[in-house]
Amino acid sequence: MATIYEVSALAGVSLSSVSRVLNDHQHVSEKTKKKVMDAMQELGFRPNSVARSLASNRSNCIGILVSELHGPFYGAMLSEIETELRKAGKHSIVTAGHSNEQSEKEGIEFLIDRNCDALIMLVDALPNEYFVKLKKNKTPFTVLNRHIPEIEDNCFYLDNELGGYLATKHFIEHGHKHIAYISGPLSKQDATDRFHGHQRALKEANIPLNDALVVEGDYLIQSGRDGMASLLDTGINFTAVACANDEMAAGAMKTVRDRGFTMPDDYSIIGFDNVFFTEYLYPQLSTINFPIKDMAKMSTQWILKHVYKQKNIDVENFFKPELITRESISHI
Amino acid sequence: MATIYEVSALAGVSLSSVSRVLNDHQHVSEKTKKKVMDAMQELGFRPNSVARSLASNRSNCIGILVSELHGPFYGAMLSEIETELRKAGKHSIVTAGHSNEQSEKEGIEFLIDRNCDALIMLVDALPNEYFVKLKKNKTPFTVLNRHIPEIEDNCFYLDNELGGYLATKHFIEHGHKHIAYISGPLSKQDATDRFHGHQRALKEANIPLNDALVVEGDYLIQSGRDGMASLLDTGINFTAVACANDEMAAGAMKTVRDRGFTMPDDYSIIGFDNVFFTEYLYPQLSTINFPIKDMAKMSTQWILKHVYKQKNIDVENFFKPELITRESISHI
DNA sequence: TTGTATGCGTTATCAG
DNA sequence: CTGATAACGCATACAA
Repeated sequence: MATIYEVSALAGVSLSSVSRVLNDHQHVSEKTKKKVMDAMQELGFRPNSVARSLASNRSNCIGILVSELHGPFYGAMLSEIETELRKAGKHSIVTAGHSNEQSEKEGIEFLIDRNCDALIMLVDALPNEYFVKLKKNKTPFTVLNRHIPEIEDNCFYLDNELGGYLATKHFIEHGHKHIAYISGPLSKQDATDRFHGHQRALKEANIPLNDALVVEGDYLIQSGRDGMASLLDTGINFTAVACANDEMAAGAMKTVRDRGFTMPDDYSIIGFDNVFFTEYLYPQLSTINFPIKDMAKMSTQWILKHVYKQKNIDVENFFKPELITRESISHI
Repeated sequence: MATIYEVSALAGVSLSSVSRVLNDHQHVSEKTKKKVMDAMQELGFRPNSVARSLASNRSNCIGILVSELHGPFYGAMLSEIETELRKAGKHSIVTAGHSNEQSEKEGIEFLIDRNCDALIMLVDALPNEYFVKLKKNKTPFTVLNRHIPEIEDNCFYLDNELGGYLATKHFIEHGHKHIAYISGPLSKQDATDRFHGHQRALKEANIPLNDALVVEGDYLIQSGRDGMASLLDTGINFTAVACANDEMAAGAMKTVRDRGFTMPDDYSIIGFDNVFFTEYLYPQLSTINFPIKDMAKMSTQWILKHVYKQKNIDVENFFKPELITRESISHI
């Protein structure tokens, strides 16, 4: 591995000059620039990024923390961020938080220790205050899918309440009056927001909320299956079920079919997130679009703007969900 | 940010002593150890991983290169690797190759430049020779889903041919004689291997291969839809279609249904990979299990063993696919 | 067991 | 525009 020493020797210039062309500073004569470039070429010189990082305190790496590395939702997000970052010549170092406070904390500290220039996080367990404090540190960051009032500008979030509202309102517009709800884990803000939206739509239509028709899931498919099963077992009449995410909707569809019912005739179903597999389902799942890609992209733009001082970047923190109508909902 | 200088000052010992406890070397008296620990505690000392990396030439980071960060297959792999690595106190820095030679190469070089202790790669475009050469470098690596004879020990691969064989053999055992095939991109080794397996099963049953009943896809869902459509449009009679992966199978199922046919009565379908959403489909998709998690885990074990010298680790390079029977195949 | 001195490969600060 | 020289924070032979 050639170093800048050898380059400088071969080029017959000083270390500093080599360093200058490496970081294409202005104020370097074309002549020495060429000499240096040639020498680098000849030696197959590759700058040592670790040494660079130590000396300059910049790594050109962005740390990314997500709950899990698998799953359609996180996958789309990761992919989008990596693509955007790479376009800008930056790189991603990613780690998983597993929705566990300790683990999330370790992940964040690791990324910071790693000298990341900035962080992009999607975090479940850590409380808001953690981030408020974190902002006092020197590493800039953004937070996805979470609204933390004190540091609003760093947050990129969806109007989950509106999403929940749109979903059941759609049912109501199709004549449904008896609407069940399979919620996400109510310890999470997005789950409660979505549920509140559901309630608002109901209220607006003067339909009382029937507690027996709401079950709490955990966003995973099995809880959708179980939730639907217990809903059916109540014996209470209902014609539609709104699910707080697509995974649980897929699970619910499964038990509907297992019980010998058809969709959307016997039961109408709607999901939330609009992950890729909603189109693979049968019937294709109507759902609420979560523009995670746009949000992921925007959060990297924020970093390009604030950390790397790129110009002409407008950032938007607040996103709106949209109804996606497909085949899983019937008129009544 | 406190440094070991300040720690050593406060503890009243030398730099080296601090360094020693940091790397828990033997030969450090309990007394000085305690002094140092206390000092670290008091100063909230956090070792600078970049400086460490520069001085020791070790980063405790493993570079991971996959084709895409999204998608069920890569997601499962990434997740497994990250989990295993983290258990061992190592960290992942991941990047995407986008199945493009230039991009893959850049990714690999980036990871190496980043001083990764080792690499785990799933690469499509780069030729075998690249890896043979790469082995001459100092950064150890493993390659997933690829058999490169010259460097077999670094490879973790599936018997794709057997998988393809099992799939159509299963059809044949169910009485199917007219079997279509939607292959992956035949420029990729795994796709041709799977296709060869298909041919072997046919041959073994004395069923001639009908070229008109094989179409080439690209492993994405749309090509499954299109492939099935063109298969149907041939007007040739067939009762089963083997797909080279689950995505394409999902696509094929879509057009079967769009054309008003039912599964598995009119058409039987089998996939390949056994990604998570195969169970969400209707009918649930029979498929070939690709033990990607086991393989991902094994490849990190290899690294733990060879790079970090952990003991008692047995590695296995060669994996067998298995038939997963669900609901998408009928008797005839 | 502990301390000293030097190196790791760059960047950055100043002079010139 | 160019060149010394001092950081950057830690690891590590070597000596004590």
